[in-house]
Amino acid sequence: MIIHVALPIPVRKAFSYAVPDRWVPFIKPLLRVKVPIKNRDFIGFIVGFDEGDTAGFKEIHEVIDPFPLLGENSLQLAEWASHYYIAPKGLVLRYALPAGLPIEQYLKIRSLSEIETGALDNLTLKKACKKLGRDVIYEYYNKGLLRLYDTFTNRDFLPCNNDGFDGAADKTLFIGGVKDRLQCYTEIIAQHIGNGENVLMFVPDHHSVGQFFFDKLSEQFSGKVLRYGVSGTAKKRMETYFKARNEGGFLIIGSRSCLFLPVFRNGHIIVEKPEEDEYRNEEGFTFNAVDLAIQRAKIEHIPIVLGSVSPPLEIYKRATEGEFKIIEKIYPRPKQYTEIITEKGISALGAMPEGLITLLSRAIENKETTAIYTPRKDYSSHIKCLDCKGLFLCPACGGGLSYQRSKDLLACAGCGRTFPYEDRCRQCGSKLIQFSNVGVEYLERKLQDAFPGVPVIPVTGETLHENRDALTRLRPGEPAIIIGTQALSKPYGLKVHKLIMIEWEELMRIGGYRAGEKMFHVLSNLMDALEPEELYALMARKKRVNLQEFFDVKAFCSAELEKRKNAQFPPYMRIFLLEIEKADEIAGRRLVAKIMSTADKYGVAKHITGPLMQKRRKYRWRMILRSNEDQLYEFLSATVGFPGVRVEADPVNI
DNA sequence: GAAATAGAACAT
DNA sequence: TGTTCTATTTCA
Repeated sequence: MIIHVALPIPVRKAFSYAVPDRWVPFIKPLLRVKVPIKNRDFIGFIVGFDEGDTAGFKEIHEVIDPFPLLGENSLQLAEWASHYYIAPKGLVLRYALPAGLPIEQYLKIRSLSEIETGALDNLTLKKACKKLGRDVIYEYYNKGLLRLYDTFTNRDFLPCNNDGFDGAADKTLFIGGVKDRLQCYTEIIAQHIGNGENVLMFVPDHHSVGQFFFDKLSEQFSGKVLRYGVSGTAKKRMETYFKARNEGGFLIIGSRSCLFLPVFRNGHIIVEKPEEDEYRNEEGFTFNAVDLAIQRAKIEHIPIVLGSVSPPLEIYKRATEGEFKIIEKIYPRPKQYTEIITEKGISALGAMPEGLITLLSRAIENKETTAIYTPRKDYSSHIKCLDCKGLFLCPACGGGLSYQRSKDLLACAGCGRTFPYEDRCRQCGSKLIQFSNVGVEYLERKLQDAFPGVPVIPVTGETLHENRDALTRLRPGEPAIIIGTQALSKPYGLKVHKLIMIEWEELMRIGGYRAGEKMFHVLSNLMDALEPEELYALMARKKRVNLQEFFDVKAFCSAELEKRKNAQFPPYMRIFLLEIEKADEIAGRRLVAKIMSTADKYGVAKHITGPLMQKRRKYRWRMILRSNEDQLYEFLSATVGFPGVRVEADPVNI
């Protein structure tokens, strides 16, 4: 017997192997197998098989599981993702079932025969396989001499059977503040848990949004709320895995890592804040978990609700076209807002803007809590030598370096590398260094100096977790300044009096084609989480934007969609980024030529804008492809197999 | 994704 | 002509 195996490598074709007779009875689509490739072992998924001459093929080494752990629904979802994101199936399947999931440590053997398998009773599958060999144990299993059960639910471990559970598959977009969303979710959850069904809820992160909903919903549904994938013990993770797979009546809260989690009697999917970037995955293959959650609901014939105070434009468009039912509640808007226009941006050389200091002095006098938003987390992201006018650039990739004061490091935004900070210019040795494009770290220090005795708490993606306690200790009547990036919108229910937006309009410059949408999400989510009574925006005169335009979801989205339509950008068209990288310029040009001729062959040359050439340490070409047509998928599928070529579906930073 | 291999660069 | 480092190919 020959099987075709999808491996978790960036190669699109399946690899074929011969199956030794003892493993033949187990062969089923999607079963995990351990196979040799280049003298190493890989875990792959069976995607096909046929009879025929096995000569010339290597043999598989082992069957991993007694039966496929992913059901028909997961296969459909993986196939959809593989096509939609131009990703090899093996990479998608590995994401669906990570090799590190310690399933066999929590499966135990129940012996059904005194003689052959009596000694194995109550051993874990892992230990039993170690003792007698996997082939022996699985042969007993196939002969019906033993059964497997998990140690959390004590139920038999059987193939997934989520098919045939049909609910009303309606899709809802719920637009409203966090209190209304919580109520909406609570009603849904109560209804399904009462019927013995599960509900799968996606949150963008575990620590903040995830923790908030876990706490709130645990109050309502004590003991019925499970979390999956949260950093904690492997045992907890496996407990959720088996309970979700085998039992009903639970709410399962998780991040994008539970997209493929098998869920018994899955009754509803909830996605909280679908606009969050954390739903995007970059490891292995690029995808957006919101797209996959919607697709999963479709495949499983179950309803889905997306809840947000500022929905993604893509979803809003589909909703207004009738794909989603829209429920709109009153969402937080500022009772009063003030624009403070400054003549130039904040730089480390100049003083803090007078408007900001006046505002904060007043707030402290009144013993108020004030939140300050700024788009950057580091001390400064633009470092320049005042003598030779040279920028601090990454020696590895040539990207701009950012200074992190807390770690005294220079970090490259392009490649992620870090370097110890030296207080002099690398080129000319001068010590006259200018820091501009300042962020949280800088403002935190300046404000601590300006207002001694007043707590200044930084809130960024990195510091949010460690500063949670400091935030909960805040009391009304004691002045405090909270300063942060968009992570400020994570700790829901942190009531502040004033919200001050500093350089929020800078997102216009750094946000690519989604700049306006990004600004809308940031502002709306800050309003939702912090519920300020007063809103202030400090803007440089040259970059001033009209705040008012961002307060009305409907008006904002309609205007923004009109712009996107005219420019032929998403959501009216899909965008792919094709990146070609070679160390050698000649080889690179040859590859670009090959790709262009392939584009001609598939008739997609007209969809390419560019190619744009970018010359750094390596030679890199980037081209942008825009279309929704099938021939583009075929072209990309063919091209992505070339060495040195990378495709990113739906890139956000262009 | 990474081992194997072909190719370039360098030293003898 | 041998050795080492790097880029490219191929994996069943």
